[in-house]
Amino acid sequence: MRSQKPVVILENPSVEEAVELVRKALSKRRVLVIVGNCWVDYRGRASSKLEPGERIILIKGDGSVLVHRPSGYEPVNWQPPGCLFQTHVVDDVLQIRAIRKKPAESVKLFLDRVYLVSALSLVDAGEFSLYASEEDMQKAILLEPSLLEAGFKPIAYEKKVEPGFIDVYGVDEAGRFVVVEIKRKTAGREAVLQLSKYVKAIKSMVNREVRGVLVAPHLGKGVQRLLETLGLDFKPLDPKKCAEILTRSKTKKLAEFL
Amino acid sequence: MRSQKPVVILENPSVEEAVELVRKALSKRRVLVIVGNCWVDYRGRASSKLEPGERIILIKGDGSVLVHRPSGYEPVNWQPPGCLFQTHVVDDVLQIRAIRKKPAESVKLFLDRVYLVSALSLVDAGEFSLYASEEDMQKAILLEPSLLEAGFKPIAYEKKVEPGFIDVYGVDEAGRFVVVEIKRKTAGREAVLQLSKYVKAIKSMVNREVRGVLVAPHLGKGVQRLLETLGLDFKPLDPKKCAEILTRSKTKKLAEFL
DNA sequence: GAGTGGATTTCGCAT
DNA sequence: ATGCGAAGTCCACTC
Repeated sequence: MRSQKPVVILENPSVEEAVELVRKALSKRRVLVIVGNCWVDYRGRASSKLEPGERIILIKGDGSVLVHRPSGYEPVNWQPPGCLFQTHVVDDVLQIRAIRKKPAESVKLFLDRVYLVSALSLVDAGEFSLYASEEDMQKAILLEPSLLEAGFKPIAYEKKVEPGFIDVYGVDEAGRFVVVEIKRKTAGREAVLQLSKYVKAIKSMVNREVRGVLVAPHLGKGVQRLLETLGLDFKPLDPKKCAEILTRSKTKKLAEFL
Repeated sequence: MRSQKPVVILENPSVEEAVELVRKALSKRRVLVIVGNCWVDYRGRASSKLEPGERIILIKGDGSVLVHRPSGYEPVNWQPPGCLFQTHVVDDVLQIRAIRKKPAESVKLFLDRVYLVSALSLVDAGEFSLYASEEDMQKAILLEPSLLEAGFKPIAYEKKVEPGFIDVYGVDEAGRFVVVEIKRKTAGREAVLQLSKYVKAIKSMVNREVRGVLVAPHLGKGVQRLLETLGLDFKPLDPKKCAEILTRSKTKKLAEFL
């Protein structure tokens, strides 16, 4: 027996019944699932109009809104967290306005038929962990510098230079400075140009030889050529392998590596 | 009276009842809404683990999956369209695997308590129109070149040069070449450097004066200074105004402008 | 199929 | 607050 019923469900409610539950759920910051025939107007950073159709609407307790069509990964209309809501019933049409300031934008939902309204009281404290991000690759190289090459010694990470931040910065076996640019997936022309800029920036500061090493699982087409032209190196590295290395280590935060 | 019931709803079903509806819905390519206590494992381009908690799961007819926590705009786990599904019940736990090839990845959902399962037969043919995109600004300038400046004559759009594609390329009143870089929101340092590259690339090709004009609603902090340093111009332009101009025109495709 | 760039990107982190 | 870059980004478009 639960002390608090986690879900309230209305099946094929009238618009009046629907709006009552919607209002109650919004005031109590419940999660709302609404299925029905709706159309949507959005005004804000851009503008959009969605003609009538049957969709799924999610309104969360933090004031975020998602309008999902029956297919497609992305919501067709939405509002990020922090919205204020207004509900009306006009001519048997349920209207829900989700308003956001900063940036000023509003999504207006209109429903003339509601198939399902559900107000949910959900508890979710489960931790979410993601592995094999670019940050994991960065950590792995700092933890195990030989992943880059034998004799590499990291000096800094996220080192600020004029064009931006250098992922990893260090010295190689021969005492040359090394600028490392990390990509978690196939590295393209852009990554090489970025690395090239960092190397130039360092060269203009120090009076020593400076190398650039691009770290990525693979190279895009023609990128090898570009690297050679610019005198930069490539070190293939699988982000998953980096994640494995980190699971064997207890170090968690980037700041603990240097 | 409807010939086909658009929604089937199970409230607090047993895991067995839930899996039955889930299987039927998946085979019929219905949209599924599932609310319950779940945990999630993802393996693919990266890996992730989500500890138990109460969430909303959406599975669409096109084989896309969304796992939404009670707050936040983004799904905590997901799968883009095109998944294949496997369902099992093991030790009173409902398991749903969504598998994608290319890239090879899978999301495993585990539910031990189900509060709501709903299978939806939704029809949505409503058109979606978005106004005031960067492409709209591009079109508006091609349609009405005086938006940029009096006497401007476009020659090309999406012109390929070494560093990338020039949004709009043309000649000004004085016969100088003009490279136009368009941003639909506040333009930052990045936009200026991009424009600068394009101008350099054109200068290296032609033996004539080349100007660079940044088009955006506003400039970011310090960007004005950077523009002046590099000898580039700025033309403020509101994307909404561009959208209005386009609504008065019947031309739709970019290719029809030149 | 790979490459490129935009997005109502969102999100997190640093200044 | 603003700025900057990453993302399991997704998506559309070109080659």
